Amino acid sequence: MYGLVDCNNFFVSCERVFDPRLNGKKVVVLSNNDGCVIARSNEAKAAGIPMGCPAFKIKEHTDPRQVIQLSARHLLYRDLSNRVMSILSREVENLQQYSVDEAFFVLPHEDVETSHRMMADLVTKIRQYVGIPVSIGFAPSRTLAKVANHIAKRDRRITDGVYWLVRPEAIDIILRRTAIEDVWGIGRRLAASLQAKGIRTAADFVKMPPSLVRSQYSVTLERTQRELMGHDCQIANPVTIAHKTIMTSRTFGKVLTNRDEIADAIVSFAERTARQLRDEGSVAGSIMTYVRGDHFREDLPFYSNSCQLVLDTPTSDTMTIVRQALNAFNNIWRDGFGYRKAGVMALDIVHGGAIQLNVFDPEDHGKLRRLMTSIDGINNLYGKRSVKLAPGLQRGEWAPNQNHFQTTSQTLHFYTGMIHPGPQADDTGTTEEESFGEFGGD
DNA sequence: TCTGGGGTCCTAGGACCC
DNA sequence: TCTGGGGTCCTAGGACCC
Repeated sequence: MYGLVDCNNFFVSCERVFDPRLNGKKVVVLSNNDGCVIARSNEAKAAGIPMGCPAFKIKEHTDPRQVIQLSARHLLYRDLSNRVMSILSREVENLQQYSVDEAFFVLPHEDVETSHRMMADLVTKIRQYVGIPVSIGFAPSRTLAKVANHIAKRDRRITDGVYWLVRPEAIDIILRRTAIEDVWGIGRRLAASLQAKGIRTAADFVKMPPSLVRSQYSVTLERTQRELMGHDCQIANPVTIAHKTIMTSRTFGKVLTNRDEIADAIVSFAERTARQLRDEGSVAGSIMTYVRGDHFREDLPFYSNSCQLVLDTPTSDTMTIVRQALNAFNNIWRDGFGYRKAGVMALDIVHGGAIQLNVFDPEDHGKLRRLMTSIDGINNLYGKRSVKLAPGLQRGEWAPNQNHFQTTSQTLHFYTGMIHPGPQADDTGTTEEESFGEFGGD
């Protein structure tokens, strides 16, 4: 039996923890460039604002003057996420965090009635201690736990935030009421294709012959089908042991044409990627840099390219990774185009190493490792990028736009003991260390 | 005017081998 | 003249997730 805990409207709930005036209002949190909606309050959902809606299109759905739009503060969200997860990990077994706002676990108690009481208490506890509302769904498979969680959230007044989807008859009824496009693992394309075959609900889908599902679609979709039948297929294994790729990328606040400005961004992305590698105790075997123009500008010639370069020795050393990212950038840079986005990705990641020793120059490498450790230490103490390698601009031309910070500085100040909020603290153009979205979730 | 940032898995098809 | 069949590995791209 799987449990799935999911924070309700997570990013909006986080903002409300620090500014109760947001309660009862139409609130949305915007993506990194203040581009589109990545979280909505129930009021905003009810007003018809869809997930992923570009900010400038909000007016097509409701009066934008009534909608409070907030720039994302991912560092804050992650801190609250850690608190929720920490409470959970003390109360349940095998907690497996799946994303910033949700986690699977194994049912702690065989007896449903006892378990239900425990879980309802847990929901209350998290609400009291952290201020975040959560819902919990139970079912024999993860895909069904997703369905159960959705019901727990939707009918919160009846369910107390906890819903059990266990009895076969109950599962049957619920699947008949679940639209095919709402099933976890079935996105827009698959939903459209299945609907064209007359499959409208999860119950219709379950009736398809599995062999047909596999031959016409894929083993992935067949697993989703079996999960809906109540068989645990470990789909989308949520145990993220370690990353296979690590990427840092940003859409620039404006179209750039100057090579140096973009190189400045590449350096920042490479630094951040290297730092994340070291935090995970991993090294990368190759580095990829990509650049691209602006999809939405039909008046400009579009150019997009990427280059992946193998490192002599897998490493997490910032200087090596920056150099290689710039080499790759030099290979793909073309004059005369406008650039809107770039990124640096670490691939062929190997775990369990610190900075790998270079066999040809062991002494130098010891120094390098100490240098990296020192830089990380200073940055931990005094704030991100207090010390950095490149003479990059304090806040580059490429920095994304974030113009919707509305919470009072007092509430932020109160919080600075634990986190590092506010747009001024970070010249990489964002206020978060990592960026998690919640498209399609929530 | 304004459209995010990160990930994972699977498949088809090409290159290459005997 | 005759030009198979089976296997592996790699990559690009598609689809999905939050």
